Amino acid sequence: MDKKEQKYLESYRIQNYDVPLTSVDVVIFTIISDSIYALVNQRKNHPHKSSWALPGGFIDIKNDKSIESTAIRKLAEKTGFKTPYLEQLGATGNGQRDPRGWSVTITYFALVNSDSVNLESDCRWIKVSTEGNVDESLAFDHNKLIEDAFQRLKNKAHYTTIPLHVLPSEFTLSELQSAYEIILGGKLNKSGFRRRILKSQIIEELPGEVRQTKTRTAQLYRALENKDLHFYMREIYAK
Amino acid sequence: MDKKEQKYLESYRIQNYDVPLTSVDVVIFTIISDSIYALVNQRKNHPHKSSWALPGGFIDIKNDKSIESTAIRKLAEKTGFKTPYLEQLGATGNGQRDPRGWSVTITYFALVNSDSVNLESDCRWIKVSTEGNVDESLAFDHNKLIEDAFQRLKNKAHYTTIPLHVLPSEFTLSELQSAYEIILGGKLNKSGFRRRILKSQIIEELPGEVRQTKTRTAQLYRALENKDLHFYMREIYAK
DNA sequence: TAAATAGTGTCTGTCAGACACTATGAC
DNA sequence: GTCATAGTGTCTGACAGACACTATTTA
Repeated sequence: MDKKEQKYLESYRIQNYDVPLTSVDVVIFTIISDSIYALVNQRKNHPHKSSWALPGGFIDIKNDKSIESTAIRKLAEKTGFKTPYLEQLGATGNGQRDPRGWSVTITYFALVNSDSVNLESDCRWIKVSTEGNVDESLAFDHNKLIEDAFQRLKNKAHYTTIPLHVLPSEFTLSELQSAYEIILGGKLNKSGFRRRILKSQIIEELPGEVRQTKTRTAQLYRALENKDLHFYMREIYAK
Repeated sequence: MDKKEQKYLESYRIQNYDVPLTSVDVVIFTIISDSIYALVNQRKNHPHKSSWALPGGFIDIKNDKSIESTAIRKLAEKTGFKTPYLEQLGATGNGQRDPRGWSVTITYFALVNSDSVNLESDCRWIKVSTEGNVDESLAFDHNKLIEDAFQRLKNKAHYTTIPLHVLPSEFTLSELQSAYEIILGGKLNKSGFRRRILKSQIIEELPGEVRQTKTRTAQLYRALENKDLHFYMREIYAK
């Protein structure tokens, strides 16, 4: 690095520029009794104080290593758990979305199993329709962020094993099929579904372990470790 | 809005906070004589002055309506053309990528037809390998950004009509097949390819218009207007 | 026994991949 | 005529979708 660049860097002060606000928001989805839910957090500070909003906030440039660290930190701070599945959705930015000024937010979406969550008192789950809408008006443009995140989830359910991430560690094939059906918003064919999932080699049978359902017993499975999302050559279609 | 919130907003000054740098970069791909190229721009300012980098820069919060406006403006400023295809790739942010400090960049990728571009003098095309690598070291983490953008392009070529966007407005099916093959990095089967493209109804024959090639004439087609990317149920595989 | 859910077998349609073929124009 | 490229016809295999069937457990 030459001397001029050194000098430039020493005299550089971001405070001398008009910059946008930059924040990170996380859309956390789960399934509770056959419906999709997203986690919202009641705001403690202005603006939109006491409104419900997605967990999120500003990047802590002293302590966060990367944007993903910010997302993971926000998740831990506001909900107390580490997420098993986290994916960046993208960035939204304009002069209108935040009353404090031009604002950019980088949105992540996460999938969790609802049983393994201890909800903090300032958080709750809100129901998400099969089109990605929620029944109340959230702070900022967070209704839109949830909708976009849900559309991504739904799209991916057509050709990946992403719905696995809302299940507990042990599950039956019927439970997995139900997770797909809830996300996709329609019924799937049973034998075709099983064929597809088993062929993908992304889950394994737990030998001898079965779950008692209302009628007969069902074989338990678990997700194979070291296997990430599985992508299929062909999409699956609901209904 | 209540009075307290009003007061908070009036006294809010982003300069009182430690915030990251936020910029927008654009990866512009084209095909020139059977290879993929990306556009790079020689930096006029510190840091990395005179190094080659992606076209991009800071958001102008006075004039840019949204992040996408910034991307479109950067494209126009530095390359003089409006892009026909522009898609957001995502955001990258950490404390290392920019010597001025913690920095976030939102990357877009664009596809253009090389014949319709008049290259500005401080820009050039650099060749991109079938794995997304370029033969030289660019400013910041721009080598990585190009690689990620190229992987996205390649993935999408498996199940969409995205390669259409590197062709001129009139083209033959052989030219379209060649664009797919260059992006995918392998040969495709001719009759299968034609069946798939024609069935998708995303292009139309230009009646009576043919192009003279080295040997015989070939039918010309054009992309249908009002049709966006077409997504297939099944992927196409190269080689 | 009936009811309900777990799990299987098999046929069909769609479509990519392979490959052989015909058509046309330059030389 | 040959060569090269444009363009077609047809078989095959993979796999989703439909649907009928069997198996197991509770009440």
